[in-house]
Amino acid sequence: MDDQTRMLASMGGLGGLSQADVGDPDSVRKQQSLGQPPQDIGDILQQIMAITDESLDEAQARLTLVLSSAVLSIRGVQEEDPPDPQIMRLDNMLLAEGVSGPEKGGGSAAAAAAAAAAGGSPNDGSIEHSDYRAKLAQIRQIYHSELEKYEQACSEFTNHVMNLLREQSRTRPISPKEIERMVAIIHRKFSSIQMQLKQSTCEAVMILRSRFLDARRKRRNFNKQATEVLNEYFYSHLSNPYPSEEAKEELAKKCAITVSQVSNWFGNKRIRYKKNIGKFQEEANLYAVKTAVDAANVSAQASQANSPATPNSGKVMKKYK
DNA sequence: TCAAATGATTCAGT
DNA sequence: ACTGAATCATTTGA
Repeated sequence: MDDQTRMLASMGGLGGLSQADVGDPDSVRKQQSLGQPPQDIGDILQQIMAITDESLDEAQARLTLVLSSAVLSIRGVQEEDPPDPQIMRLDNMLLAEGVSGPEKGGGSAAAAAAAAAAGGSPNDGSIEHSDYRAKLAQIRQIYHSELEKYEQACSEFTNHVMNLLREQSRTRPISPKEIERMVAIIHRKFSSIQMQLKQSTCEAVMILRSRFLDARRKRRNFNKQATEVLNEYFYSHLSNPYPSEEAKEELAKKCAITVSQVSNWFGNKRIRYKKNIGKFQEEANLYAVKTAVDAANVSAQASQANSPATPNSGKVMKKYK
């Protein structure tokens, strides 16, 4: 789990979702909806987009200005070539999580419903699992719609620039190479925005996973019989409440829980008992009596095979030292 | 709705 | 590896 935190950090997140945001689908949307590309890119794009509303003359002048500054900023930041390891990592992860791949098995809601139905039994996990799937589908849907938006914006903008260049070519010669360069610049800009989207999506998925993987979130209390068994052992070994590995296994089997759950339980019990012995006194007495009764019954059964009746087996004995 | 109880995790010490 | 301590996140009961 901490691995995931580390991973998030290493992904060089952009601001990132806070822990409090986790699980809130709106927060995912907020983050992803073209959220915050780095200031310079955002500014440049905004300026460029604003050009649409201006007259052509003005536009020509400003376009040159804006694009030349864009070129400068790109020179500084993006020297490397397309096979960017960072974006490849993101792509791989999105693919692995089934976010960016082809949609499998009908609509997301249908998939979630199917998962829930297949799980049939009230076995824990199936509900959470379908919940997880539903949230993942939500992220996936947002991711795709955003991606589509970006692609559309990119091609629209490319067209726009091409038109402007064509206009400009009346007043000055423009080489095909220059056009090509402009297009390349635009595409690189948009793909860097896409990377932001991919990063945010990765973060959202990782956080979603960590949320559903955290066992603390699906805590269930042990049943009464299990806690009785554990308490019986604890209070009858109060002088040394450290069950051996074998004892733990035995207890785990009796309680239908895992050995590590037994260890957790004893860890918690010891510390909480020690912290406030007074509070547990009543419980201690209760279980001391209980074990005393059991012991009495056992010995009674053993030595009393001849005697017909065993009264008072359920009632609590008064005696406790 | 709130505090207490409770199971699980994290971290440091051994 | 195991434990104590602190803490988290959920359940439970008033």
